[in-house]
Amino acid sequence: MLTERQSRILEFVILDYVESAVPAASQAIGRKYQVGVSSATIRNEMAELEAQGYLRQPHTSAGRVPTEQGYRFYVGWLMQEEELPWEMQQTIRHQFHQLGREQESWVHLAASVLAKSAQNAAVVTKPHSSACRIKHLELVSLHDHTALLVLVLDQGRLKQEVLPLAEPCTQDELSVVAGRLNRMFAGFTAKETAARAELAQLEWQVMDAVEAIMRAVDEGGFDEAYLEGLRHVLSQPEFASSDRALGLLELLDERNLARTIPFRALAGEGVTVIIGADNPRLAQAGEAIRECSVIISSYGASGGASGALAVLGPMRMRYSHTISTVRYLANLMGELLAENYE
Amino acid sequence: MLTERQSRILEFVILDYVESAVPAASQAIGRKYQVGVSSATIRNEMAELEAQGYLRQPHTSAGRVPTEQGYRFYVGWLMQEEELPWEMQQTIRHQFHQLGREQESWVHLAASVLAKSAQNAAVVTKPHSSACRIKHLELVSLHDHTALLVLVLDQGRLKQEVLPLAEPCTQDELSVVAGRLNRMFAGFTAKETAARAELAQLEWQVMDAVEAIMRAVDEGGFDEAYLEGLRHVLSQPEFASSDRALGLLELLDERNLARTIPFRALAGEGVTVIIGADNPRLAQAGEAIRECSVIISSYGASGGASGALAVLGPMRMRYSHTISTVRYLANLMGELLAENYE
DNA sequence: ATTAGCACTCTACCAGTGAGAGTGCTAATC
DNA sequence: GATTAGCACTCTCACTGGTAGAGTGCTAAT
Repeated sequence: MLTERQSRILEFVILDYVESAVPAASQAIGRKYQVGVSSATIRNEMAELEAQGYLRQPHTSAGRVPTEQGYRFYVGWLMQEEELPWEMQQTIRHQFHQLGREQESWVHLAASVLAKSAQNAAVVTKPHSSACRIKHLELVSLHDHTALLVLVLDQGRLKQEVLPLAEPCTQDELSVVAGRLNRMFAGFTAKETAARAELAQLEWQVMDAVEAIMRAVDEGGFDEAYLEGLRHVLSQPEFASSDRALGLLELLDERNLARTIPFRALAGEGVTVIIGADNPRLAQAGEAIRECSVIISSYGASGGASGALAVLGPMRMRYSHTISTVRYLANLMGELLAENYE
Repeated sequence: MLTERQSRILEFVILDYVESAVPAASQAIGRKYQVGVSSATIRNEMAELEAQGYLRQPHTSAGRVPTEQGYRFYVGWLMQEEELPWEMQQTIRHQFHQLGREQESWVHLAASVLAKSAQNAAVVTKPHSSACRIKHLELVSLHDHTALLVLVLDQGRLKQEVLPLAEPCTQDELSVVAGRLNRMFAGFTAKETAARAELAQLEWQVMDAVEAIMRAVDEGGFDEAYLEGLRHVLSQPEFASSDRALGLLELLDERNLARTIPFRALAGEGVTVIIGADNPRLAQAGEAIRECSVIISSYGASGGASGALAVLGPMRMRYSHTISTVRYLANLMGELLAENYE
């Protein structure tokens, strides 16, 4: 129900407020942007936008601030996504290629780049496939009665566990066992390892451990999320008062991360924007999330391994820039995953 | 130069201030603790303690607050270390034993326990040995032209890297190469891998990667630190103003952790207490660290792998409790390391 | 429909004030 | 000589007006 001019003014208010963190005044908008009408007219339109719920006034004689609804309209209809500048793209890509090929370091780099570019908190999860498969397993003798089980899963994930052995074993014996199990179980999912015809006791024990690890990977997955750039969010004026800041910290403390950022709710492709109380986890979460937005995207093959990238910041954020950064990084991570781990 | 009574009063002031975060008044001390003299006498003693630099007044008509020197005297001479209560010890030990045997999860658990018990920020590094040795290596075929190198080091550390191959290789071929290299290089340090008589091109390439990884491990080490419990510190009244809080966040943002907490400066055994500007990194660090103390201890064998545990909080902290918790956890982690990875 | 002009409202900031907390000092007491 | 009661003094904190400035809403003119 917004006229062309109202839409433009709404956009200007948002641009101005995002930049300055100060309620946008009619005069200021008139001066700063080419609206083509006087401040009085802008005032009238603002009053109308307020009546319709897109703007609100912090107090009677203050400028206007966008509401959640206002931001949503902006993101959905007004904003045009800018592409990340070419040089920036190259810089980022270069950083990734310079890095080792450990997934862990990718995840850290992604979080770091994202936090810096978006000037907000970034959360990145490790890649995670719904039903992981055994690529290879290895047994390394530690002493007589203990062995280290090393499990290579598809998508290059690596898990280890120390196994106490009922009987002493040499490295050679362990290698034989590992070889046998590799031939029998390579490519199997956790479920499929249940078919254990004619296994020796030791082999059975190893496969028990393998199955437990794989199940943990299948279920856990998103819990291993990496957070960076908290300080950017906390330096925003929205969190100047320390109780707000504490609320946010509570939300993002390691334990609650996965609960705050709804990784699992991701609907397939593309970037999802969650503005304020939209957040499906709101019921459980504290108040702090109400004033925040989350930009989130999965990365990686939908069939194979996939992870998630997210940016969390105050509702007053540079949506256009942030969304394009998230999109670019998600694509890049997907590419890297595909290149390196098929 | 302190009389018996002055020492006692200093201790009472510290106990009171640590608990209440409010400057300790002479009357309050007299009421709360059994000093045996009137508030006027306490006042006189306090004035003397202030003259000697153990206490200071925030302003003329306020109670007294301990100075750095005061805390140091307390920690060095007055405080008696309490042992962690038996049930607490058992609870912690139980949590560790219930856990898988991944080092990573130990480190996380240790940080979590430490942060909770000390009600401050906890930092724990992964175990790290000065010159790591190859325990075992494995090559897993990913596609024709790429292989995953899995490297098991002593102390159960695990590293991986993707290798692009010049020529296509099957899993069987890779296994042969891995077997040969294992026989040749098991137990070697990074330096010792330099002796590569008669290696095929592929083998040479693998060992290049191995050497690079090991050197990175040898040098890096302490950089992989895990932080938890920031919210406890930031909820202390010392950091109620948001610029202070930001200063602290800056210090502890992933990148600066190792610079803020002087892991490397650890002098062998035991728990080290760094109070305020004592911190050797102070020159580089911001102001925030000036008002903080760090309790730090290494864990693990001094010859073999060792890591570090630290608690960071405002100078006003429960030293006795914190020190005993750090000491207990350091011992426990050492035991676990020894038990599982000899 | 737009806009100039103006009265009105609300905040942010400042100075001033009084209560309360806690000290330092002095003189009396043990 | 050490201790203590008593009191004047100082400083903070919370509250109160009072003012300047920003920004609006409304009305009347264009």
